[in-house]
Amino acid sequence: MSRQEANIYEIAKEAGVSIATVSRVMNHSTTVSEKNTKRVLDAVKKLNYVPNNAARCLSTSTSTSIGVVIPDINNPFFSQLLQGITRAADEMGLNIFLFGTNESSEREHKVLDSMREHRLCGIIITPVSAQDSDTLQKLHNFEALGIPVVLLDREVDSNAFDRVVTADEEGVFLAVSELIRIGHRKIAIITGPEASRPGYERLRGYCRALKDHGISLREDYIRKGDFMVDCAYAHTLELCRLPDPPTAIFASNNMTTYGCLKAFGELGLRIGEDIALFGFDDIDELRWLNYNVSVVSRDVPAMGEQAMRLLMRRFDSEDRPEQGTRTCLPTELIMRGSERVPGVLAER
Amino acid sequence: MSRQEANIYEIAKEAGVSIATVSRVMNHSTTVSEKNTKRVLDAVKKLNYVPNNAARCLSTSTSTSIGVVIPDINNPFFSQLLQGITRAADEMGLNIFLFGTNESSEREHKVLDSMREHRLCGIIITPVSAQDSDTLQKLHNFEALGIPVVLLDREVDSNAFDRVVTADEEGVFLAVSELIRIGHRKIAIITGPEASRPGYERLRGYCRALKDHGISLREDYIRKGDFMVDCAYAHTLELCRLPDPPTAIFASNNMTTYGCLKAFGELGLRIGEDIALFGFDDIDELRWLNYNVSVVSRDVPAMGEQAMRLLMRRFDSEDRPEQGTRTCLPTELIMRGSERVPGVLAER
DNA sequence: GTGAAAGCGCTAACAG
DNA sequence: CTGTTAGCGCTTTCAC
Repeated sequence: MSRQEANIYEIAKEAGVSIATVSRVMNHSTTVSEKNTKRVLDAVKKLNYVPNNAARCLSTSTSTSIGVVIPDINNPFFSQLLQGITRAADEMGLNIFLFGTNESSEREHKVLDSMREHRLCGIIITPVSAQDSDTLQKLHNFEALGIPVVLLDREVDSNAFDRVVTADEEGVFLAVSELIRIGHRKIAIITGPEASRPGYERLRGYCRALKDHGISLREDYIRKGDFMVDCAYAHTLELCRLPDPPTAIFASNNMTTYGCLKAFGELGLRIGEDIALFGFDDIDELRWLNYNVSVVSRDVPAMGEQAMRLLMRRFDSEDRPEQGTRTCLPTELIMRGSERVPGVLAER
Repeated sequence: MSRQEANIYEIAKEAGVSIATVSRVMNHSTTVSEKNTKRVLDAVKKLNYVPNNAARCLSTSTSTSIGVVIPDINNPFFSQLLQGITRAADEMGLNIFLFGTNESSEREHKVLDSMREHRLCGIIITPVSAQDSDTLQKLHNFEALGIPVVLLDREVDSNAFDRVVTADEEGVFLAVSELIRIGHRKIAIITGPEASRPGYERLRGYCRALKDHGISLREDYIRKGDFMVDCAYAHTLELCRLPDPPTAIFASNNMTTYGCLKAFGELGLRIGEDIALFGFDDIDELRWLNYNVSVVSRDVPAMGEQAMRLLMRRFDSEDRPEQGTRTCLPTELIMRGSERVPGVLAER
């Protein structure tokens, strides 16, 4: 077993050709005579040679690595995103540098800085906040250096970047409209951070649905959440203990849904019976447990794949007619019964 | 905004020093006069300079990237592992190349090959199978090239590698012993793949507990699972429909626990009431939903951190007195009530 | 179709 | 303390 990686010179020597020829067969570039091709290939196999990527990067000033920046690896939503990204990257022969920000802007800045030195060929990021001017500037800097950036799920205050999002507003609008259609009038929402697209867009869908149906917004029914379980749990308890409690709650993300369910469990409320629940993003685990929660759903891995595809498109074509492309993937309602409350329906 | 990354020559020119001096201040190596240090730093800031990592790697033939190979990014167990790894890597200033194998040996081989070209400084891998001679050979090859490998959670048929595992056998032994202590005699297990440490070690703990207490193993109570929900679900249904069904089921991993719960739900069985359930690996989601499942638990992020630490130790010290270190982290029983079945207790 | 040679951007002796 | 220089391993003209 070789104690040291072989380099192109050793292969050339072993094959009795020049390093240029070795390089050519490794890269399938110019045609090389059949005889020499075989000799090189044999030498490569014999010496177990693999080209040094760093050298190649340096020489060509290109890269095959993309940086992926994600706020919370443990949230299944981001795992699924990551899955889609890795799958697509894999097909394209690209490697992934993974960075976690843990929802901290400070970490995000550091990460973005450290990414600079890798001369990545592209960046996919779900930024912590839409209003972080520091992050914004760093991202612009990457673009200025010719490194394409794709925003995933969350956006920033700029149209300069390609991004892939989903029709959250529409999805929530349809969901809440459905709640109204079947009789709900007292519908609460536990929102996400207002500083991010998912947060405010979902809230907007909720507001539009109520307005469109002539239902006035009630301040006590709009609870500012943070997409975390604990906060959603606390809000749900408060909502249910209101003198005039809502008959339905819209949970703005997967963790919020868990928070609601936790509170319902403690209060002895059954979804689809005592109270209605509508979630955002489907949760496999709940189905296994026979919780029939209706949700606004979307193909999360597809979002990741689409982000990779967007990046890809920026590589080959130097003409970037549509830099700043906003790809919007659809959302879909999945009705499972949790939207119902027999009492409410009867009252209609 | 610079259309092109600045290099060390531009900095040297701007600062009026040689590239060596620039290199020195960038690396805090030799001391540089205060005056020149300032001039360099100013130039760096002015030109927004970040050293090219590829060039540095090539020049020093070192690397600051470690490869992480994981079978299923979507399984929360691996997300948590990844979280621990990224956190530790971050502290150490290392970057992570993420690779997913999707539990496919074929993919694993490809990934391992593609990793070669990156001249990584270390590898952390949860291999698909313990008996894959191809993977084994590739891993040996990395070690031979001086690239340390750490196995995480799963092992391979070799003691040549550092690895971090947990006391699964002991944990399961204690869990099943506890089941017996409180009155259970008919205890089933849904196992994992026999080809991996977690699979067979957990089974072994189960067998030992029964034997130690003079309870003979029943073939119909030992169900070969695959750590997936569907399979566990099917097994649970069959177990519960046995003429002489078990009073307790041990679920060998998180997904298996879900499979059991799914089946229980359909059969109308309540854990801790009609049937006992003991799981392996804690599941936050279940607690939120008020499922009190007793489990054999372990600190999963700590496993990832420990893997990084093991790698780290191999970097600095060329003396590797203990290559092949097997770090075994503890498991712990968390009792929540699902182990009980009033009827069984009464029968004692 | 093939080889010689000039970089890619950086580090690390080696002189001074 | 500082500058010069020789690589690190590869790609890529440019001649032949």
